[in-house]
Amino acid sequence: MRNGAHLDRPDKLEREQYSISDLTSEFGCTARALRFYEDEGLISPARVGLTRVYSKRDRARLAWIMRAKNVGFSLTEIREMIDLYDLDDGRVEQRRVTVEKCKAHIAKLKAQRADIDSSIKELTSFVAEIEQLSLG
Amino acid sequence: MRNGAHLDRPDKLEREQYSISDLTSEFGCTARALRFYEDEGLISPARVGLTRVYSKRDRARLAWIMRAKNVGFSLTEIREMIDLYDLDDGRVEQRRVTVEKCKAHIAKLKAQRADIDSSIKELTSFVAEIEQLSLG
DNA sequence: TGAAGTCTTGACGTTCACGTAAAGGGAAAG
DNA sequence: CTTTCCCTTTACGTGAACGTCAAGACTTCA
Repeated sequence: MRNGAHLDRPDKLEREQYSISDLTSEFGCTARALRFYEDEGLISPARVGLTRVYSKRDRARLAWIMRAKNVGFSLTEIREMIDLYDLDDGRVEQRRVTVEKCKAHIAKLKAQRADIDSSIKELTSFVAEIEQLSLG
Repeated sequence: MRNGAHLDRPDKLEREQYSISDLTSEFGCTARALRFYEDEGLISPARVGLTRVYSKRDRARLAWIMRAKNVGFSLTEIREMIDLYDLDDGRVEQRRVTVEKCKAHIAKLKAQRADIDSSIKELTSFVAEIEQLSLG
């Protein structure tokens, strides 16, 4: 049984709908995690009856979430960032705040990247050192 | 009272010893955290009586730990990496394993950096988008 | 019809990385 | 001497991010 339980696939050419297990296998996470993200307000897939049906947008958003997670953001921070993305009321002051928060996030990311770079350097030279020993 | 409770500073030119609060203020962490790291086997400072005395090496190791933490490693992973550093028994097979683990870590770090780069791009273009709106 | 498989909602359990008292010891200043 | 400050250990508490049953619903294949 390759397909989800009771979830139709209208067109097979371009996926528009995904079951929860589609996404768990795609993103290497558990269904529990996805339901948890939903509880936390990170995603809100449609429902057919009780069953969750994820759209393309949901899937894209999930990819975003996973990247942010992998980069070290907490779910709370991620939700804040998503809220920023979803802000659309056009208030100028709101936008200013949004931009500031984003720039702060960017600064944090750049600092992290610097840390990663020095860690890579350190590990690399350590490896080189060991390999030197093995040759001596 | 600028100095730690009962901790002498033999030479003021080049610090050789640090109190726990020296390091907490330097690294922006709590004493609780440092004691916790000690419980977990990440650092083992000397003692004068009961009081912890951190050497230059301890401090350098702590800097390493903090960077690794900031880069997303768990304390367990960090201890493993430290154990690798401390491996000095010269067994060739051991060294091979060490190198492999290090390379795996490096690969993980590089993947993370790639994620960070795309996150930065995404956030940057998002900011640009908003700022465009503000001008329009 | 019934077993197998996927889905659901609770609700309690777990791991990590500390936080937060509680209770005390030893030096140093008033 | 008392107070102040920094240090100590022991031990229980906490928030984040799920894990792990439990119990039930629907569906499809045999």
